[in-house]
Amino acid sequence: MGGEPPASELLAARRRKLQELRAGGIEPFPHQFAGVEPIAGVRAAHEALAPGEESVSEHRVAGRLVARREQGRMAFLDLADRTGRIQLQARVNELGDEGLALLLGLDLGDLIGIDGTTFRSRRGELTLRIGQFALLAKSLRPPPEKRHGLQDVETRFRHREDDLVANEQVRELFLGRARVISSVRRFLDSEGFVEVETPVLQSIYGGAAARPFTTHYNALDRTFYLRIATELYLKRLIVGGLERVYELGKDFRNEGIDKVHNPEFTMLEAYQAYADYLDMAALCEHSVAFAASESGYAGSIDLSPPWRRETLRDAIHARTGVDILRFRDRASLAEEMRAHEVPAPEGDTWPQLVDQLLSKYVEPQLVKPTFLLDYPVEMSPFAKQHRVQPGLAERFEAFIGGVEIANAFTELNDPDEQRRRFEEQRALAGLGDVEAQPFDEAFLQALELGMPPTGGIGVGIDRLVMVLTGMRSIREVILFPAMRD
RNA sequence: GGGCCGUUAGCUCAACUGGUAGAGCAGGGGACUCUUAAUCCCAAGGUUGGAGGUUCGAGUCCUCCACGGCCCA
Repeated sequence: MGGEPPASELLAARRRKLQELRAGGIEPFPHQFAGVEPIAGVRAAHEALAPGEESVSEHRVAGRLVARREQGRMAFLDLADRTGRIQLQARVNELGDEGLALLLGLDLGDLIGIDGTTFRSRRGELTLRIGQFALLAKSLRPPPEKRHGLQDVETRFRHREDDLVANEQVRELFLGRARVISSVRRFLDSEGFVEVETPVLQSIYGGAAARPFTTHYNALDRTFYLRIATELYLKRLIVGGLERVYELGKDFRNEGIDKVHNPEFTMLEAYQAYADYLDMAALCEHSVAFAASESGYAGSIDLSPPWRRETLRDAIHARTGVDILRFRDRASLAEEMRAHEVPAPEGDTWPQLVDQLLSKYVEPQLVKPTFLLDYPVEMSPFAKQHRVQPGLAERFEAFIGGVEIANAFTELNDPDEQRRRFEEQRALAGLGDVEAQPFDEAFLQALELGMPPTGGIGVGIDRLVMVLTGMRSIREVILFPAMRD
């Protein structure tokens, strides 16, 4: 046990103070401090107080000591909690020589509790005059620089606690993320959806085109997978009669890290019986608009419904001149792409070429919220065929700010057709497609029991938070993003 | 995977073509009872990411490695 030896005089000074406090009979890590009021509440209660005016109202606050301006036998300090900052005034009049010395001997970063009386300083700053104070926890490491905060990106992500302490806007961002998630839940709950939980550890994975993480289940001596989607289990619950379900949780995809990908990420999937993909589009735009208003969205992109709707075919044709529906095989599409000076990699399959057209020439331009409708059925193994357009599936993806945030379809509920799709996937896997869908017999049996017509949607919550907070990297909106060790 | 950039005090950053590593903030000592980037005085703080190499001499040049960022595939 025992900590590492102090590595610097800064750490040594804090350790020394810790010992001095204990020697003086002060417990540096007490158990509790009851009756604390949020700083924002204290501020709100005294908005009307005029500069120089004293109040008689007493408040108990607690938080981290973040600044100190000593002025002889009086000092101003700043205290920060989750809701904000407030200035404290320490005077020998209230605290006595000993109390003042003890208070000023505390370090920036120490957690303290304060009982005090509010007044507004002559310069207009709401201030709590300290009547009594208590050390609530000693800080043994120095905080970052007060003006610039913590800037180093690597440290910010690896030690997010430092980031949260030092950078108020980061704290705000993650409080905003929490509001987004709770408002999405509230929206779905109010629409009659039931929140459910399905397995993360699975003996076969499925529901998305992605490679899984594998793990070993010792008791069964078998390879298991971390889920890449919740799709198949949630549809089994629709078969089971739950009618409207959603799950909001982590998916895991064994892929690289970039501005819009983290190997574990937060996904919302929702399924609604008797609905189709257009119903899910309405659900999508209304839930996002609700989350935006509930989370204090202040961005420049207008998110209010209805969002723009465009077919995938038209979107690609308008931007590249390539009509994907006129060239339904790999060779002819590649030739047509090259005729329009669009690169068509040799190894790519037909769906991969379409995806190339979409992600490179269309997606970045979809800044205003847009639904791209009606994807080729080859790209959508769980979506139902389009009711009028042969070869297409009733599927959309939603884009905001050039980023894909949602994917939805009218769910395929014909078990025999689903079996054929799985067989196609098995053939693709045989050709070396590492993202092809594993054959899921249990899921097929569920469909055979009978699934109502159903609309389903997946929303990438991290990306939605990016859009709502204006962050350009997914790592900025994930508390502890994946890092190399 | 490729290219470029970065890694210097606890934090934020300096250091011209190679010549014994500096500042601000924080920390230590002192002064100051309305400051808020408080102010003033004093002293201190470094294995320059790691390992090699070139050189009389490397934070600086070369090689490799690690981690991060940006761009590309």
